[in-house]
Amino acid sequence: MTNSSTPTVAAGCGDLLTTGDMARLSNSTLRTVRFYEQEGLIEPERRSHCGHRLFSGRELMRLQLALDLREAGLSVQSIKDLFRLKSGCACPEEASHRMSDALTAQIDTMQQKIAKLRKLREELTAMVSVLTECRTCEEASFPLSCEKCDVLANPELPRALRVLWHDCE
Amino acid sequence: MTNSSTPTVAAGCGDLLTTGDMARLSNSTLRTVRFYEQEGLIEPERRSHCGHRLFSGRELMRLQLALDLREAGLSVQSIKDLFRLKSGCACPEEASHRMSDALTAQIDTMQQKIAKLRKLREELTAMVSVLTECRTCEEASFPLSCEKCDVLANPELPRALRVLWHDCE
DNA sequence: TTGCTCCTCACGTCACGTGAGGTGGC
DNA sequence: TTGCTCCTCACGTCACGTGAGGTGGC
Repeated sequence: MTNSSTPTVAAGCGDLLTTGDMARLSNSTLRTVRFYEQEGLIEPERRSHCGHRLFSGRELMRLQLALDLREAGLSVQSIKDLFRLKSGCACPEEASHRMSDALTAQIDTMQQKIAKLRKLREELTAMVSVLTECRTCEEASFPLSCEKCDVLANPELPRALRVLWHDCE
Repeated sequence: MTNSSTPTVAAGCGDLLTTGDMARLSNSTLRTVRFYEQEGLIEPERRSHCGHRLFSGRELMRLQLALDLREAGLSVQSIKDLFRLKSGCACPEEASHRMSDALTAQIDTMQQKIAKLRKLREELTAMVSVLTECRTCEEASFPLSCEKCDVLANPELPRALRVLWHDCE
């Protein structure tokens, strides 16, 4: 009943997770788990008698959030800063304000990323739709003849099409 | 009337753009323009008499699309592949099919990226909203007391909050 | 004994960043 | 002469990837 997504709990280690478990459950790699530990983003609760790292479930959550933030574009350093922000504050007011500010800035950055991605996705989608017209093209002097083709004569063509289709060296 | 976003057309170079113009107009850097040229993504039309690269407007479009695709997560190699896809095809049918397939795959990947970003953005937004309740907290033993706080007792709390707020070493 | 998972170096890679030292036109 | 923009090496950086060689439990 054991498959690749089932943590192989080391004998006598309770509910602790090995580096391999952490990698599998976070969909990352052994190297990344070790790198994030080295950077101080996660920390094993202890080592097994033969030197294997053993992590708590809490560290898995930290790893998963760190990976999500990395994918969203944050550097390891700024993730470290976020992870340590609260403990660097003297009182709840300061902590909640600084954390809210940091998060709001990230939310804004992510919003801009989403907008850019959506725009590029729309551009590529528009290009695919124009390309369907090229499927029945019988122009013998392809690809050089595209320059003169009336399908591509529209001045409103998406930029991606102009670059990836119009131009031919 | 010349400002940093106005291309400084080199004397006697017609409408050609310098490396600096390319960097400014694409919001990138001199290094990136040179790197993309070295990788074959763009090519100067010629060099000026003193060795300066001179690019056409078409190369600026290529650079801008390449940068947008990089931001969307494509490697320089796969952007090269996209840029060369058409000229590697024998007929319009093959080219349009292969290009559509490649673009559709990228659109799909981008869609997944957008979904992940939206999800993380929602999580951070939810965390900010819970944090407003912490602004009036008067708990003297902060941050250790958070573990027992009823604001954080809700088992449905966003993961980011559990990691960035609950935990304190 | 074999296979599996883990370990520690340590060098490689990708996409640039960042000087160092030099050139050419206003 | 000074300031600006460009040039070519060439080493640095960030976030890992990828072996090399070794250990320990079924």
